[in-house]
Amino acid sequence: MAEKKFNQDTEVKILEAAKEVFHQKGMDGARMQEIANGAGINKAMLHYYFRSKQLLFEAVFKNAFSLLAPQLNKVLNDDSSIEEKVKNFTHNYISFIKKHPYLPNFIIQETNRNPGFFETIQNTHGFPSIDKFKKQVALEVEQGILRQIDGEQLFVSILSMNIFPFVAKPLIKGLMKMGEEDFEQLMEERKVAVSNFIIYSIRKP
Amino acid sequence: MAEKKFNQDTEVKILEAAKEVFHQKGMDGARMQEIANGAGINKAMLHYYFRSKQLLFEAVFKNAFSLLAPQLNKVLNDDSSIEEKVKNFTHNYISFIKKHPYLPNFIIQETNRNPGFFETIQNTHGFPSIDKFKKQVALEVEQGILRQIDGEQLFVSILSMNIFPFVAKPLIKGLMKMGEEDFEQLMEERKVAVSNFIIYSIRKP
DNA sequence: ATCTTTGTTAACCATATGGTTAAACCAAAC
DNA sequence: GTTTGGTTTAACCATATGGTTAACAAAGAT
Repeated sequence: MAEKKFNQDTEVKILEAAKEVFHQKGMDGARMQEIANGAGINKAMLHYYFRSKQLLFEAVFKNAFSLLAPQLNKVLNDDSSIEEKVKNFTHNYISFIKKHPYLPNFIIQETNRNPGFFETIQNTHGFPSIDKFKKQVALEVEQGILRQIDGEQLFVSILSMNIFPFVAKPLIKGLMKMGEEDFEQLMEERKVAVSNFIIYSIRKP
Repeated sequence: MAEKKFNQDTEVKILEAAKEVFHQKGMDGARMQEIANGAGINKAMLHYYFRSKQLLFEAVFKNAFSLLAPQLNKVLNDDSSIEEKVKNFTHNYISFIKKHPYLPNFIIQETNRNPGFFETIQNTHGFPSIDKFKKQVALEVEQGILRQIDGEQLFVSILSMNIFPFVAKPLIKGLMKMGEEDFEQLMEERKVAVSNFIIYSIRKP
């Protein structure tokens, strides 16, 4: 027989091209032909390697989520204090977004389009869990470090403040009559603004 | 000639059906046939009334934005204090979402898909402007009511905290292992949680 | 009554799209 | 160098989809 099963190189090229297209256009907007062109191969190859659009999409989605999950785990399952976590997450998130600008939007759009599929992923190893974070918040409240606050609400707020501006980028640019540079600067300033905003709110005076 | 131009009733039925489909599936996922079925009419009628899918979509989008705009203007161009605005917006937003659950997601998804189209809307009458809000924040900072804070960042934060949880609903439900009722309760509690969260953060001690 | 304009439908059209097939290609095994 | 089996391609297929057309229905104008 000849060499290995599946040309690793081709598979990677497909996944990269598929990522570009799926992230930017979503499942519905993506075209198999465009992915094939992006990978510089024949359309039939996509089916040879991934069977169907749905399966290729799922591979890309799982890939994307496996990039996002560690970011979330940084806030959830880390041993630093809540305040440090907030600072860390907020300061690091922009760098992450710069590498994967369409990722959060993609995840959100597709979990909305097909919540059922996302549920099947929730049993995967490495799927973030909020349990530890909740306990930690409760403890720091008890210790008088934090104001009386609910861990779940805090977590939702942290995600909101950090992720939303990127997800709603065109809307925000429009509302604020901003160009690309203005927006990027606003996000840059946001690193410290959000961190302070949250800490001022939760830290016991 | 016969009665008026365009049967008002049919046009409304089309717009309502189109709203349902476009809001839930977006431009790419929407099917003209499904809209026609939803309106209980022939597919050709859609083209008779709106010429093309694109124009029907634009009608639905403009309609949606004209519902969202007053919500934003409530925060931006109202004479109450910043603190009151925060309370008001945060308390009212859930009721708004309950009436139009897919609306924010739709706006965000479509402004991302086609930022150019959204730009053409920005000259419409009633398009929200942030100018007054910025001045008001600066004034209240000067008066010592608010902590040193930037109006633009505050506005983005208010939007984020209120809108994001609904946009990322399946993601949040997944991360927190919540069912529908749990989520709804979390959002209900959020009315006061977010309001407090923001006010604690910005109010000068 | 009949003409004219608007509203509505069924049938149709061209194209796009996800997917399949059969043959060609090519490197390693023999 | 011939066989062998994974890899790749061009051509093809069935269906879905946005859009069009021609005919017809309904109602007001004359």
